[in-house]
Amino acid sequence: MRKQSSTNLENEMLINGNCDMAYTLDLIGGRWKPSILWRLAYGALRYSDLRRSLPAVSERILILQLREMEADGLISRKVYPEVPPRVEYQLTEVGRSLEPVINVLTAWGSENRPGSERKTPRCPLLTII
Amino acid sequence: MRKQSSTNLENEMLINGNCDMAYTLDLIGGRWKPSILWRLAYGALRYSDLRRSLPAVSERILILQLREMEADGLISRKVYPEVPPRVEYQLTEVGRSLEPVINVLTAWGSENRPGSERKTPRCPLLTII
DNA sequence: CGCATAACTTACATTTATGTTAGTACTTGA
DNA sequence: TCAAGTACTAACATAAATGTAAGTTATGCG
Repeated sequence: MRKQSSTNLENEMLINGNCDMAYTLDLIGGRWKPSILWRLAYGALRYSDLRRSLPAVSERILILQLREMEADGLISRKVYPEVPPRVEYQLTEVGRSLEPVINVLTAWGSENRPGSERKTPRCPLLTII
Repeated sequence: MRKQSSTNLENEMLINGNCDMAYTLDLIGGRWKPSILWRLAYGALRYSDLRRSLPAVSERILILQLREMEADGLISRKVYPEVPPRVEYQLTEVGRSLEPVINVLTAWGSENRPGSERKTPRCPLLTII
């Protein structure tokens, strides 16, 4: 289940419904969403590849994050009626329009994150695949 | 208390310790942090003014968010040894360097948030003070 | 004295996010 | 027949974020 009514929910709706910055943060702020965005930036990936590239995330959580991003219009899910099943995820036009957002967040992190290499800012976990 | 050890914490450290984008999101991603950043962008504010400008946040949560931002180096806390006490919060140099980040997040939200006015993107809750 | 203000803190309670484990349906290949 | 691959779902469990209500310390004011 999800939530129905609470101060917590009311505050979230108040903020996300009025603040552009908070709204954007809400869409990309999940634990694994940056990693997913970085991976899909290079093109479509099927579920099994995405999962293999993220050994630390459990299947349930990965699916949850993908579903949320799909509901928010950032990615699309394409099912191929084959056997074995094939499902490909890719960025939508809206998802691709996040590129400058990702770049600025990454640039700031590169300048300020303790231990950042400061060069070729990226999401190094990517090297896993 | 805080957390000591868990898969959750390990994943958080793994990601924030390696992904510049995730690190940045972690610093500004709290529920009330965008609102606080918007307010302090106009200059220093004392605690009571900050609180009055955010009627929906409880004192405990406001303090928590301020403490985290202070620990992360985004804001500074200046105590004036007066009676009644006076404590002023303001952006640090690092906090001010978030301006382009805020602008890009706001611009994207302005373009994509349902119901966004699309003009003069900002955090309208500001009008409360 | 009693109340008000400032900037909190404490103890407690709830909601939400994240994680674990096992199981599903279908088919191909050994 | 038995394991393996695919893309999940369900039931359960824990961790973290957020919220509520009251209390604290110190002083000035009427």
